[in-house]
Amino acid sequence: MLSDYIKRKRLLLVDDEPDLLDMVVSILKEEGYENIRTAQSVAEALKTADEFDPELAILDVMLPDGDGFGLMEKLKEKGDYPMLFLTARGEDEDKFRGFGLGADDYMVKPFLPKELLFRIAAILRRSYKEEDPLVKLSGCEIDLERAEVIKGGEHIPLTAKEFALLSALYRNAGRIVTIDALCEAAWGDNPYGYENSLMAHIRRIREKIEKNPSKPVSLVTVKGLGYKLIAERQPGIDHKV
Amino acid sequence: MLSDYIKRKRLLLVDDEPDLLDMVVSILKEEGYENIRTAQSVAEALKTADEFDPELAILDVMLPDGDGFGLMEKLKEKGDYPMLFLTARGEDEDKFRGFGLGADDYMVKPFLPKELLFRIAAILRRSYKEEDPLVKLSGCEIDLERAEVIKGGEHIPLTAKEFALLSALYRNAGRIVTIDALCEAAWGDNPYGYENSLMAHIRRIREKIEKNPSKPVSLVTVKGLGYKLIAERQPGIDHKV
DNA sequence: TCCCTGCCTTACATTTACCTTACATTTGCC
DNA sequence: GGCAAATGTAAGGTAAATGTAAGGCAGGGA
Repeated sequence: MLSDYIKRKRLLLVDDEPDLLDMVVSILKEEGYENIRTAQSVAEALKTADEFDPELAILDVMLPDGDGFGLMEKLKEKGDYPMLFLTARGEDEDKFRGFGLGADDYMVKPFLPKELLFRIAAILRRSYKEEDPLVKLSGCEIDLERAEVIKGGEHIPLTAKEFALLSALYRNAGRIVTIDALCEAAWGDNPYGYENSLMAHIRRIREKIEKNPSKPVSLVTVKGLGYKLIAERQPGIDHKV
Repeated sequence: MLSDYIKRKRLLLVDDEPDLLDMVVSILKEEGYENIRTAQSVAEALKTADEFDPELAILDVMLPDGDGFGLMEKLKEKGDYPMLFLTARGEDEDKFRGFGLGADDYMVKPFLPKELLFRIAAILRRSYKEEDPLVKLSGCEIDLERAEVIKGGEHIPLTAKEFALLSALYRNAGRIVTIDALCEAAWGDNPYGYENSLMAHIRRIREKIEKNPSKPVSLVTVKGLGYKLIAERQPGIDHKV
């Protein structure tokens, strides 16, 4: 339910109670977050932040060697990422102080795990938009948003038909796409009689994406069946056209 | 304390109680927000959103002709901007339903005005990073605030349509913007039959921003797909339109 | 061996999408 | 209303994208 790129975000969790730390970490892990670091003091948090370069910080207000507000200000000097306060004190003044300093959210203990997860997801979603997907092939990358392939730092534009065909192949990366399906993708209704033209386009695409277009490794032909795009890391195969 | 660009954001407020509407509006106005529209039903909200193009929506869950959740889904179809729920019901299930659908925050009535203001500010701050009003292109700069381009120290004003088109291109800087999308941006509803006119505008824009309008380098055409604005450094804009 | 099938490759013809320009019309302001 | 600026329209021109065709090549079967 959570996108991959969200789950990969680096989260820093700062609290002085080991029990709470454990609990929150397990909640987050359960949800699928993969990159979590913890700290139990201002000093430790600053040190960890330096090497970890977090993308979201969850801070307690009460810390043995200072408070969360001061910590937030120090963290903000080093990087601009969202901060969420998670604290036992529920006094409004504290809340406002946190927000006034630029906090992105504020939760009062005790809290419902689910609400914490939702709020974290909301902040991350809003702060880090999905970057446009770069399809990695052997030896080059394809940027479908920009309709270009990047080979050795060089940006080579795709034409309309090339774009349509590559999109169709990408949507079914790893699987065979029949000639018929490709003609359909490029010529829509009345996709007949273009088989030869399709071949010419395949050749042109290969000239852009392959190292040796005559010995294709990314856009391979499956004799008698169709073509197949071999992506380095499999994209979301489970969604249809 | 609130930056200008935050105060100029367009806020849509939907609630069926006129009293609460008035109260929240006065709180927001007091804080300095300049662009507020209200609606008292789902139908009215949809209509207002169409013409107002909000940048943040504050929604009540209970509405006379539907609920806030359904409304949010409909609004999300038209634009990707943050949504905040503001509701009398405090049941956790409601809260989770809102968050699950992609809400950015959730507040339960009665609430402290100050907290609402802080939460709104936090969302806006995070969603709309301060934009550099000066867009640098190869050979010139565009000032969208003033709707003019600066080329060689000379300030050349943009016309309304040129501005609309350049804005749309800028919001998607680097990416392809289709002819359809551009017509939509410039002519809104009924964006059909203006393809030729669009071309004329593109030419005029090129005359203002390009060194050699016939060999464009900033506003390039991608045959069969659309146009693309090449900005020197990617703008810090992470919201689509 | 020869032919057949299916695909590749290349050069070339055609077409389409876009450019360019001049001009007509509309809009908005005085 | 009248003017200037902005916007829309039309038509001829052009290059890039696409389509076509013809010759090749490799493998398989008779």
